[in-house]
This record gives sequence, C-alpha cells and structure tokens, in this order.
Amino acid sequence: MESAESKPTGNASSAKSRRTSEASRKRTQPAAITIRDVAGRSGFSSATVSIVLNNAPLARYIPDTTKEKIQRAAAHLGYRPNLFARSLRGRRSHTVGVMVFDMTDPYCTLVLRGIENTLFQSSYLPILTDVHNERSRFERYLEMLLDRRIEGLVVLANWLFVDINVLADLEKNNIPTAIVGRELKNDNISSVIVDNNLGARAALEHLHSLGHRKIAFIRGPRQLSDTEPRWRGVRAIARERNLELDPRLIVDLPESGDPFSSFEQGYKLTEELLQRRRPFTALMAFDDMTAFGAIRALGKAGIRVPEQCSVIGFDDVSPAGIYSPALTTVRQPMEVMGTAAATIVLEAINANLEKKPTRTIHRRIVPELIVRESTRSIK
Amino acid sequence: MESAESKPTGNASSAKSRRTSEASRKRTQPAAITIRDVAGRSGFSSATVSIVLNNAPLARYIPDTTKEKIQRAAAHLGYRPNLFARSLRGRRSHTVGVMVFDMTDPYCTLVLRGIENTLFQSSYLPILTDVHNERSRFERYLEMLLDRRIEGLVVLANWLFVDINVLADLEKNNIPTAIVGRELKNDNISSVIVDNNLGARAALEHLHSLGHRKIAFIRGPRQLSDTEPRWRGVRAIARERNLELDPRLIVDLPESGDPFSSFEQGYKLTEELLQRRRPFTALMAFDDMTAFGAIRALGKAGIRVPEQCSVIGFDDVSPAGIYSPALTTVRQPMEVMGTAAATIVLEAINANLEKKPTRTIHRRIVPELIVRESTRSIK
DNA sequence: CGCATTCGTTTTATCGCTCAAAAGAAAAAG
DNA sequence: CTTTTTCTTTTGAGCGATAAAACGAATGCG
Repeated sequence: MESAESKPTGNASSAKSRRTSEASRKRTQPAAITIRDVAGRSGFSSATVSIVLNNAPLARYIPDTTKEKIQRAAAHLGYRPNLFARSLRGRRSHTVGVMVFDMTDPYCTLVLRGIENTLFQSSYLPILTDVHNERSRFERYLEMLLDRRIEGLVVLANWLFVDINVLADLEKNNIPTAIVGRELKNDNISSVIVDNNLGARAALEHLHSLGHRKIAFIRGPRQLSDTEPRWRGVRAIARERNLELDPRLIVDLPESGDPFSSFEQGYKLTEELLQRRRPFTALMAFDDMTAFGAIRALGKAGIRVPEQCSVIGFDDVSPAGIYSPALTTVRQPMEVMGTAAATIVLEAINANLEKKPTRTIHRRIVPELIVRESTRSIK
Repeated sequence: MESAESKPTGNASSAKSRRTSEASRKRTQPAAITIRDVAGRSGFSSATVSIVLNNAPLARYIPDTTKEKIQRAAAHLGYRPNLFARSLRGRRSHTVGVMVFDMTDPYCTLVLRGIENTLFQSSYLPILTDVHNERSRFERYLEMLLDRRIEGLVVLANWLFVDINVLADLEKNNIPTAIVGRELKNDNISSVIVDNNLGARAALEHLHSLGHRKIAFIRGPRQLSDTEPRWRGVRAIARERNLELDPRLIVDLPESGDPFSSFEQGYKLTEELLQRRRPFTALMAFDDMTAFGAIRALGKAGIRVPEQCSVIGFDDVSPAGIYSPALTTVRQPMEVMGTAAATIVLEAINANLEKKPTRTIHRRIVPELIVRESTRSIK
C-alpha cells in the first residue's frame, strides 16, 4: 500500500497560504493537480515523478515498480503537466507559428491542412494568424508570435504583400522559417513553391494538343513572383511548338491585395480581349479565380465554354471542381506543399536542438494537370 | 544619469551559473531581456518595474518621473515580458481556443475571420484546431487546448459530427464556450446560429414571388439541426401562400461527414428528381453546395439555369458569387456570427474574472436574401 | 511629541516544473 | 568491516513575472 495522504515533500507552505489555496480551490477551479500531488500520492519526490513521466535520461535507473506506481498515481489523479511551467523552465513552447496573408483565399485552406496535419503528428501546436494583407497586422502578429516563443514559423505568402524582408527579423531570433508560395532572395528562409514554369508548360501544351492555336493569355500581376516563371514556361512551349503568341491577345492582371479581385479582373480583362476582335479559341488564365471571371465574361458575351472557347486556370482551388463547367486547371498540390513546409521547419527545430547545423531548403513541387470540362479539342 | 551597469537587484547567481548563462547567450539566443535587466538599468526593483509596465493598481503611487525612467529603460532594452512566466504566475493564458470541424468547408473561413478580428482587438490569441470530423482528433485537440489553459472556446459546428456532449467536459473546467451553427440542449454553452426558419421563408417567398409554383426541394440531412427549422419555414410559407408542396418533388440529403459530398449528392438527387418526370420550374437546395450540384445536373440534362429552372441555395459561401450563373442564396452573415460568438466568450471571460455571474446566451442571427442570377421570374 | 496615515518602493513568496548535483541505500570489492 | 561502486531518489536552485506584505520616509493630527 502506498503512503497515501503523505504531505508532498518540500511543502513548506504556511498554514495561511494553505488556507488560501484551499479556499480558491473550492471557489473556482476543480483542483488543478500538480506534479507535487502526484508525488504525494505515489510517495516519491516530485523530481522522480518528473523523471519518470518525461522518460528523462535518468529514468534508465528507475525500477519498473516505481515507474508503475508513479504512472498509476498520475493517471488516477488525472495529472496534466502545466505547460507554462514547463515552457518557462525548459525554454520551449512546442508551438509553431503559421502566418497567412489572407485566409479567405481558397488557396490557403488545403495548405493549412497539410501544415496542421504535420504539426499535429509531432504534437506541435500551430498558432494561426491571418494578416489580412495589412502591414500593421503583420507586425503585430509577428510580435505576438515571438512573444509566444514560437519555435518555428511557416508563412503562407499566397498573395502579394508586405515587403517580406521584415521576416529578416526572424533571423535575429533564429527561428526556423519556411515560406510557401514564394522564394526569397534572403538565404536563411526555406521555401516551398510550385514549379510554375512546369505548370504553365503543361497548361499550354494541353491547349496546344487540343488543337488550339489562337490563344489568349491573362498573365499575373507583374509584382507577383509566380508571374514571370509561368510566362517563361509559356514562351518556352510556344517556341517548341512553333506557336505564335499574339501580343494583342495578352493582358496583365493589375496588382491587388485581394484574391477575389482577380475574379473581377478576369472578367474585365476578358471583356477587353473580346472587344479587340482578335478571335481566339482558348484562354489561359493566370489562376483559377481569373479563369472563373473569364468564363463569366465569355458567357455574358454569348460564348459558351468549352464549346466555343476553352479556358484553363491554375491552382485548382476548391471551387474549380464544382464550377460549371468544371475547370481544367494546373493543380498545385497544396496539401503536399503545406506538409513540406511544416516538415522543413520541424526538422530545423530538431537540428537546432541537437546543435546540428541547419540548411536552408528550397523545394519546388511538381504540379499536376487536371483535365475537366472547360477545355475541349477544337472543332 | 541612471546607474547603468548596476547588477540587477536580488541577483544571487553564483559565478558558475553566470558562466553558463553567458556561454549560452553567446551560442544561441541574443540575450532575452528579463524584467530584472530593466530593473537593473532603470535602478529600481523588478517589482516596481512590473507595477509600472502593467499599470497595476499600485502604479497610482508611483511618480511620473520614475515611470518614465522605467519605460525608457524597457523600451531601450526592447524588453518583452515572458508570457510563460506571466501565465504561470497569473494563471491566465490570454488565449482562446477555436475548434473547427472541417476547415475546407468554405463556410468556415468567414466565421473564422470574424472570430479572429474580435479576439485580435482584445489581444487574445486564438488557437485554431481542425478536427477533421474525427472523434479522436476532437478529443486530442480538446486536451491540447485544455493543456494550454485556454480561457474560452469557440466551436464551429459547421457540419454534422461527434456527439457534442463531450463538450460538457468543459463545464468541469468552466471555460466559457460558444458554439456557432448549432444550438445545444446543454444549457451551459452559448450559441450563435442563423435563423434558419426565417432564411427558408425568405428563400421560398422569393421563388413564389417570381411566380414559381412547381418547386422541388432538396432538404438537409435529418441529423443536421438546421434541417428541421428550415423545412418548417418552408411549410409555413407554403401554407400562407397556398402553395402546394408535392411530395414527389422533395428529396433528402443523406448524412455525411464531408461538406463536398453535398455537391455530389445535390447532383445525384437532382438527376433523380428529373427522372421522376414531375415538372418543376424552381429548385430550393439545402445549401449552396447542394445548389451547385443541382445546377450541374440541370445543365447536364440540358436545362438552363435560370432560364428554364431557377435554383436557390443557402449560406452564401464564397464561390456563390463567382459561380456561373451567380447563385441566388440566403446569406448567413458569417463574419457577424463569428464576431458574436467571440464576443460572447470574451464577455464571459471578463465576467468570470470579476466574479460576476455569467449567463448563457443564445443568439439567432437574421439571414439576408441575396438575389443574383440563378433565379428568375417565370416565363 | 507620539502615533496613525499616506506615499513610494522593495522584499518575499510563490506559480509548477526540471535538471544538475548531492545524497542515501544497497551491492560489490578489498 | 571498511571502501568503492552501482543504483535510486531527493535536494536545491532557478526559469521570469507578480500579488501581497513589509518597510522607510514623509506628513498629518491631537
């Protein structure tokens, strides 16, 4: 039989302080079991309990009988260690910050899921912050995250924004960081991006193979880092296939902080293209949102998709599959990308802990052409 | 001149421990300024610093000159209090848990935004967890949240799931909780829901006023709490308007854990309705996803929306506006709902702190009919 | 002048946990 | 019967912040 009811070792609390504690116990919280309670109940000191429950190195010496007693006591009391105390002592938060620039962008959710899954498995908790593309929020949230002593950070740079060099602050605190959707010149931040070039090639190749030769393009905003590689991909394939790119069928999305604006811009730019009276049988949009806008504009103009004009997008955001017509697009494997970013960060955290050197990693994920209903062979 | 370089008061660290600290300082972190550093630099004790920086009651007595000195010192050193220490001492985490049942559901994001905005303003940090509609995750995350000593919880019950009574555990820890999208019999959990009845009425009234008399219905899954009130709303209006509800034009969505399945189900059920060969000129879907599925099925069958058949949804999820045709629907003011839920929780937290009694609140938000392109007056 | 007040600030005692070092007990060695 | 070695457990010193109590000094008051 265990020495139950024995006063916790080292409990030097005066009668007065104990009264207070009991009073508050009665009033508010249902006890809050501490490691000392477990110590008391199991008959060992709190140090031993800590060693056992954390399976610390010293646990090697501790006999199984002791371990069992302690574990039983802990389980019986429903002991849950106080993370604040632990973090304070151990200088670890077991937390990773996740920063999104606009949650309402459908692009995000799947990436987030990948991140979350990965962190969950390592029992890290993500702290999600949504910056709304506002610099002030960015800064405030960054501070909040640093205050919470995040051990790593994943940034989802899904859309244009803030001078990202502010992230350089992170270097000072050397918090491992990975950014999804953008590659930084800064060589201390890892990144995960889709291979835009490859994606664009696949898209154009698809249209070309369907027989389209007069193709209109809505390119991305110049400021967005995805824009250029995609266009290079387009030009490469055009060259390979001897396809002529008519400059009068090429328009650019303006810069904007709002992902939904690309729907409207897609709409407007398509109307503009139509007014130019240069016939085209297919349209390659910068992203899915733009494509949706384009389809809408075409529909309004009495042009049916895909019968009279094919449309292809990029991203494969969730509405793409349910759109009518379902959108042919280039899928960014977003969940994979989230997973990759989270993994990079977790590995860097572990490397840091073991004082190993950390390397910056840049991953470029291969996209996948998803053929649905919005493209069709010509004629 | 302030007594710079003076050793922090009460610093009883031995030579040995100081060595360690300096070594690690050099190796890893760039210092980590503590309140004692500020104390040292300003020449006051750490208690005074704490009092001043927190503007605690005692700050009343402290002369402005002292306050300024301390503030300057803190600012100069870039002091940021250690939240773990603070939380440990103060038993407060300044954190609210947010639990979602499926992040990929477009319904979520706006609610989340409302929640986030509200919490942000009170400088509470949300900890977002996505349960994936899995019981195991639900439990594990709930534990994680409790371990992190969340002061409140907002649950987004956007889709069917888990026996929600598990939430009763929260009562034990008396953590103020609000649930969005569902009203619980449990009388200790506040809720924010849309007025389903009103919404359904508005929808049907809209169709009726456009002249539709033969209307098909895809009702929600029986298990979902929204289903019944909406149907009651429908029946009420039908009675008022003397509209006959043809049972052969009424189908039910099956239960499912996946929001996207309602798209597919909407598609299938619409096909089924069409096969029944009972003509209808309008279709009222349980939600937007279902409506999208229906539109797709109608399209496939050569029936154009809205020319030959009007379709109305419910929710106004983000694709609704960009769909072609843009969907007429009943908007749940999701951001408002998120705000409401977060506000309820924050107020309860504050009430708790001031030992005031807390009341459970049930808010029912009025929805709004959003007329777009998928409905049209008959003929 | 003695004692109570009000100020302005510091001391003290934790919050709950962990980790290095010490100590106790038992077993092995001399 | 010591002395060492090997197990096993405890001690103690914080991590950084803060509520509560305490303390010196100045002021007020009879």
